[in-house]
Amino acid sequence: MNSLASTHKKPTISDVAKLAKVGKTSVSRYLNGEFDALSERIKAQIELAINILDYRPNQMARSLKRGSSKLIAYLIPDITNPYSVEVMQGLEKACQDNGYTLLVCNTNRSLEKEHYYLQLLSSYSVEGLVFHPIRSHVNSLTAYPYPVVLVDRKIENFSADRVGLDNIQAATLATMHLIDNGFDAILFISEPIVGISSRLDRVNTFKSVVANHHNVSGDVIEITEQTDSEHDRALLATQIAQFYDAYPTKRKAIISINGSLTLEIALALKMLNLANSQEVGLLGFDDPKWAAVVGDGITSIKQPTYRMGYATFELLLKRINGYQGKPQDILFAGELIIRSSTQSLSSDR
Amino acid sequence: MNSLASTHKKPTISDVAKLAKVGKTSVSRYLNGEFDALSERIKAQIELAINILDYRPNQMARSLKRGSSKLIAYLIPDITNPYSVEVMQGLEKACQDNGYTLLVCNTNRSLEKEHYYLQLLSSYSVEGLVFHPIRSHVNSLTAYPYPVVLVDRKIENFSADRVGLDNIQAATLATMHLIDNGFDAILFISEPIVGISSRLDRVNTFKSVVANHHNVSGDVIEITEQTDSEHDRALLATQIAQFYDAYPTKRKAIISINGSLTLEIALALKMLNLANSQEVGLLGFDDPKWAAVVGDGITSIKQPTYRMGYATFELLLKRINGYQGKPQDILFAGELIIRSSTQSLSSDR
DNA sequence: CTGTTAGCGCATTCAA
DNA sequence: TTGAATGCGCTAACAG
Repeated sequence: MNSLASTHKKPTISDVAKLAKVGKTSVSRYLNGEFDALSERIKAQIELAINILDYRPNQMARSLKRGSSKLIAYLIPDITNPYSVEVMQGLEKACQDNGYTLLVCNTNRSLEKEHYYLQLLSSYSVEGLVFHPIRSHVNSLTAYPYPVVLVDRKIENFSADRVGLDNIQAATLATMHLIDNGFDAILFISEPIVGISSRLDRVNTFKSVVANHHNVSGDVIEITEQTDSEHDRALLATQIAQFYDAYPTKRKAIISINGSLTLEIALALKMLNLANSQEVGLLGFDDPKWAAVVGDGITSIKQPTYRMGYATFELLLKRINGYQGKPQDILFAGELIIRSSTQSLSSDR
Repeated sequence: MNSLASTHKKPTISDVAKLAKVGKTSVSRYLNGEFDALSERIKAQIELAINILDYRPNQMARSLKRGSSKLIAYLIPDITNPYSVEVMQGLEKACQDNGYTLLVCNTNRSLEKEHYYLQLLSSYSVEGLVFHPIRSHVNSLTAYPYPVVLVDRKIENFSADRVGLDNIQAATLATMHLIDNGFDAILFISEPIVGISSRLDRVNTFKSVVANHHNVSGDVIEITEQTDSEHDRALLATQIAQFYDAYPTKRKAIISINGSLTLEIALALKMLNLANSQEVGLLGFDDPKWAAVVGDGITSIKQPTYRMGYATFELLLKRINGYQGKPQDILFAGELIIRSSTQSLSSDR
């Protein structure tokens, strides 16, 4: 019941050459677009033969020969993170536009798996790697045999292009927005910070902005990587409650370091019956689609993730093609999307 | 500044053989785990040499030789869809557990791209394909040179294993839940149905369940694929408003065919100031994480997506290993997660 | 148990 | 312009 019988094995370049009555070399040249070295007659014959046989070159053989594979890999710590998925969309499109195919590898926050994939990828002759590392310390000391573009964060002792958010700008924007809206007790909640440059930048910026405003208190708590467990959820709620109780006379708000965490916080706030900007404001980095609909909308810092993904590929391609300029940081500005979660009913400034 | 110099080119199996003073074949055997055909002495030598050289076999060469690549592909219509991403997680894990690597290809709802990838994949010698087709009519007539497992929906004239939701069970569950909770005007909103078996099953089931309850009216509207445009959003809102006005005396609820659409509907409901189960109930297929936090929580039909992904791979692997049994449908039951969006204040049954 | 040999499908010398 | 020959790194006969 399969669409077609296709008992034939896949045609090879030799089959095409034979049918077209030309040498394999000519076919190879045709495939690689070296038309200036081919007569019209031969070209036409080859074209015909290819169509008849429905021939398509074997990428594996090509890769073996030339070392390149038209494959690039995207290594991400958490496939669940909307940020990663959004970046992936831009990446995927760019790949398609340039004849590349994307290998997606989820390290699932395990350094071991990160290592595993880093090794594995070279054996697939990937031409380049888009690397969203778990943290700055990568435990594979071997040099990568392919260009690497980092996403979101840096790696120690490894200099490579990086595409990411302008965290200083974005964190300033976020913090100032809260302060300007009359919040004077702000809790910044982050997942583990050590070794993750982007998080560090955000937290430090937050601290320094708050330090410039003597009337506002700024707390930072660093929680463990959130799992789906009720336990983590309860713990988070407890910590938020503590913060809430600590500033009875102030207007309180929370900044969340990323999209997944924002969701957890929203959940916790709901459990605590505090899910209302009059009780506790909420602002999150990342702007997943649901941010507009949770509660009456969560104010967020939107990253141009799609463009970032696309740009990442372009940078990588430049490297693949031999560009040797010194590594650059391409930082995108974050955009503040204001929603109800940081509104004051009365402008009580 | 790169971690290591690595001026050497990558070691090959010959290098290992030379260093270990054995034949290439023995090394190959070692690599493939045929230890019973190797003396302890040789085995140790090879092991040593491999470690010294930090050798890793070239997958491309292997693939070329044996035709298999340890690569499988996942072809999805919309990488934005949380369903697909969740399935992908299970898939990715299963791949990892079995030494496979996942190629992710986003057809972005374009039949042309679907065709493009279907062609491309064979040239990468993928060993199997997990295929979430755009719709039942696939415009590539060529037979696939690799096993295929379908996800979510069927394809006409093409018999293959399929993993999906038990749509009849799930749609019955959903509809009955609404009816039992006193809703007697139910609007089922779907994205295009033609050629998409899973949607058809859901809609038909809905219709027949409603038909068995004479006091409840069931409407179905089929909207176009939602883009991110304001226009689509406004149109959707209009249609919902019409439904709302049509049944002034009844208790109204909406069923949404999938997660993305549920979000759009929630947005529309909010625009219309109807985002409250007392005004209009809401129930959606799929249970993305945010479903718990939108409004006071959206009741949904949860699919065991992760397990589905994992199971899909297992099925595929069986086929890859030559299993010839006749194609089967593996249907998973949907689970109803009841939240506020379908609660009645008064039990007005 | 072990090694030699011969390709897998293609791109690249090199000659013609 | 064209094509024959060579080898990319590996595995699978086939001998020993």
